[in-house]
Amino acid sequence: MLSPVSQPHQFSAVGQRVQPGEVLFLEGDPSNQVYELRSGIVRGVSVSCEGERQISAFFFAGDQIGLPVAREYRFTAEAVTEVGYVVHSATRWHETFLRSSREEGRLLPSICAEQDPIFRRGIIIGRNGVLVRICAFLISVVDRLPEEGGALVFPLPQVDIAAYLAITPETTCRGFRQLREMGVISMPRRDRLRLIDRGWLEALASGMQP
Amino acid sequence: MLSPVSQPHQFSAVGQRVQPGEVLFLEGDPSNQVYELRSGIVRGVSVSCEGERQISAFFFAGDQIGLPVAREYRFTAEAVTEVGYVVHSATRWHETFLRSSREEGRLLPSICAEQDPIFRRGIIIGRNGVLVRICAFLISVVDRLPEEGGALVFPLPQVDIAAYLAITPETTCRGFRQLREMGVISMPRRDRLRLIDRGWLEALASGMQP
DNA sequence: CGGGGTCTTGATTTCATTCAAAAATGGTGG
DNA sequence: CCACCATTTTTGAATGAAATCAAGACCCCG
Repeated sequence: MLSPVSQPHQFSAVGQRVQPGEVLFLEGDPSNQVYELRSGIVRGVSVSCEGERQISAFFFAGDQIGLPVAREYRFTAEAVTEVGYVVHSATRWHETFLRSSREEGRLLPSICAEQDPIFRRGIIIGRNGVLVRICAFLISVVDRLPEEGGALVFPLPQVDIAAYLAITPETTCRGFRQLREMGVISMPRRDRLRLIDRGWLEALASGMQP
Repeated sequence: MLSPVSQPHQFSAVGQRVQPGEVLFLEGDPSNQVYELRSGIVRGVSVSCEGERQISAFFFAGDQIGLPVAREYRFTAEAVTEVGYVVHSATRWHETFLRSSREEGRLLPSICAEQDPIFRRGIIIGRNGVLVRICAFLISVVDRLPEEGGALVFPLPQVDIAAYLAITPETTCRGFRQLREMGVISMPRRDRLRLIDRGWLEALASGMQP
């Protein structure tokens, strides 16, 4: 809260840093800046009318979020880990977008990139079965996690995973335990993940019975 | 089946018509046509690996679907009712998009329009409670349904509503019955819907206990 | 007047939530 | 290095809500 990043005035394309839990932008704010993530993980949070907190998507290094597809941001972006990013003014981003879009003859994949994880979540949580959801979620994120010492860096708290999968933290925990006991994954540390049998994980994500 | 001249007046683009259940485009096909709906209702269907069928969104007259945000369509579009539509080539649509996008200084709302119902579904089915989901779903569609004889035309089969809300058809049926018995809605016919107490419906969608 | 599809209903089972509490983890300052 | 704290994760037992299973009713259509 004392960090200098809360200053309202920022320069275009200047690197910024935020600590875990801090907000990049708020749902409903005018979308006049695009955030390009350099490092860390960001969660897209939507609060339903009754105040229930849902996570629409996780975003990783390389992703651009806050694209001006609507007048306002459609979700709140919060740092899960420490996050490095650069901001672009929406108008400047828009010019660049138009130029490359004209050359390619189709819309930039960047739009797709922000919408895709949201779309995918809808499919994942539409499937019944906790284990199926967790496995599908893992499959969708493991390729974006950096490796360190033979294991993936997996700094997502289970409460966030639960909010993403529309289940409770307790159920999330039990699901991970089951995967560990089956020998599909292992977690050398709280924030480390190792895929022991990726094929099995994918099979479980496809609905195979344990 | 019908005479080909039954609808003589079309726009410059070629008008088309499909019967209930027919496919406009398939998930995975190259997205080189944009479909602009003139009448009827279309469902966006995603089939998970095991063959489970999910409906990502319903689309209505005026919606444009199949936008070239990605190289391929991300869902299958099927007619729920009889549907009238016009097709635009993706390249031509793209030119028009670029022109108006440059004038407006931001991306066209049309992109938002296709993504929004998908985004909204993710929020709806992320909330627990069947009645909450059904009410939130009804609130999100009633404004797009035409009226006829004092009631809304509501031709969505319950099996489709169930596939959209990620619940079973039986549960869907029970939910509607409960709303009828509470006096929130009435259904004079199978495909007609009347909102008796919209405020109550919205309250239920917001999590109020029945 | 069938007949196939959609809808409806009840009984049972399954699974995730809830509630409650303990254990592990990470950070802090002495 | 250790004690202490707050936070996160873990575990168990009881509860509850929706899925499942199995019929039956209804409705449009030919």
